[in-house]
Amino acid sequence: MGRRAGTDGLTHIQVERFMHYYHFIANRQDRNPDDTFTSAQVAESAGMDGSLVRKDLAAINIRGCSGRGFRTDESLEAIRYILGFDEILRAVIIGAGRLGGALASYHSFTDYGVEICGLFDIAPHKTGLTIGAFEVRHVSSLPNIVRQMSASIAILTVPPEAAQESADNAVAAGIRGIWNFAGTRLELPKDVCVRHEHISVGLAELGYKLRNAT
Amino acid sequence: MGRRAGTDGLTHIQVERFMHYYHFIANRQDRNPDDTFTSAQVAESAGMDGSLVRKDLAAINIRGCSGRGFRTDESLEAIRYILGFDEILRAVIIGAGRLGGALASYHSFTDYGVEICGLFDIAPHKTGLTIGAFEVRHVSSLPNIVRQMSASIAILTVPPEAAQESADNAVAAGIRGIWNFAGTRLELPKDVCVRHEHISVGLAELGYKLRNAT
DNA sequence: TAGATTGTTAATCGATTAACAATC
DNA sequence: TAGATTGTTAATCGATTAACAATC
Repeated sequence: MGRRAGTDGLTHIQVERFMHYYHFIANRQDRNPDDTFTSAQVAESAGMDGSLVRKDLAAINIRGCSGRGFRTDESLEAIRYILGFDEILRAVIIGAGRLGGALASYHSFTDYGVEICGLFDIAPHKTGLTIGAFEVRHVSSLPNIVRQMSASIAILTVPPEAAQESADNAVAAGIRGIWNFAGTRLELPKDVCVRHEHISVGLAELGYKLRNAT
Repeated sequence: MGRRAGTDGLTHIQVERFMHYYHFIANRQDRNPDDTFTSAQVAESAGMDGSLVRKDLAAINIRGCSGRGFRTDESLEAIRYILGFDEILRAVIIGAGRLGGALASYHSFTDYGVEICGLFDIAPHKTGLTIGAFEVRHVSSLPNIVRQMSASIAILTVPPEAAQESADNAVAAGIRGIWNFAGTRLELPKDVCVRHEHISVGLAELGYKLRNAT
């Protein structure tokens, strides 16, 4: 799967910004159906300069209209395209605890091109339980399901001490990307994409702001 | 509560880096008890340059030892101090769904100076249920509890359509910081600290990396 | 001492903003 | 036309890295 037309690949920070634009524009359209928006409106919502918004949009071949702004539908579509949301990836969740269950029930993942196709746990007493739309399966069936469904992502919601082993098993089964909520560092082959979702970082940041607020 | 000695306030990005250092150093100490580490070791774990680590540590008055490195315990303590982890903030969770329950059961928050002191929901049938160590309370009792406990943080795990109202109520009750998991933008007074934890951003980033991997 | 690593400055790199002619 | 906003370059700003003398 190659790069999309119009860029040489986005940086981590650009992807974040495009997500912000996407949410802002989509939200705005819901409340106030208008077929255009301006770079200043988007910029203001993020406390940044309009020229950066224009530059980002230009980078993905969205051209605005002088005096008017940008077309809402066209821009949303272009962002979906550049981020690849219409190219579905399948994911399995490993760890059917509260967080795993919460993620399994989070229906918006499909909006971003990811479809959950299985929820796994190592505890035999959880096997067969229904959580959200899923029946919990034992991890021993992970390799089969990953292969059958061509799943490429594993979402790790296991306890920290089980994270490395779970990740290793997932990779052995053919998983190519890991979204790790276990809060531990993982040692994995370099060709496996890993995203550490370290929830405590968000907490620490909010706490810092709050403790140092005037 | 003023700034801590040794800095004029850390940027958002520096806080993230200090969290990384903290986790790396603490982890390293667990596995391999050694009373020093070098800037190169920390840097390698994050794919950055050692001089940045040294500069960050110098900024919070941690001085290393030429030829040896930095003292583990001293560094951890200094990071805890600068991030304010020993100055406890109390938090309430609003929304006792799966995610709220998962966060209520996440015991490590205290490591970062935040203590959960209540779990609330608007649904009468949830009132009285026990989730983790908490009994779910009805949101109508939120103002009282916030005052009694001097809670300053609200963790929002309500559905998107309830987020603004929940936030307004929390702020009216005296909450000064909001950790928002609802995925919606909130309109709040400027003196309220808000952190939007937009889970889909992480997913989009992992998806992007994966789709564009060689 | 020889080797390793710091502390720190200068150089580099990259990202953001300012500015404004072009254009709808 | 007058007003608004884009597209884009140049200027600025800030963050990261390179380099190396100082030091344990």
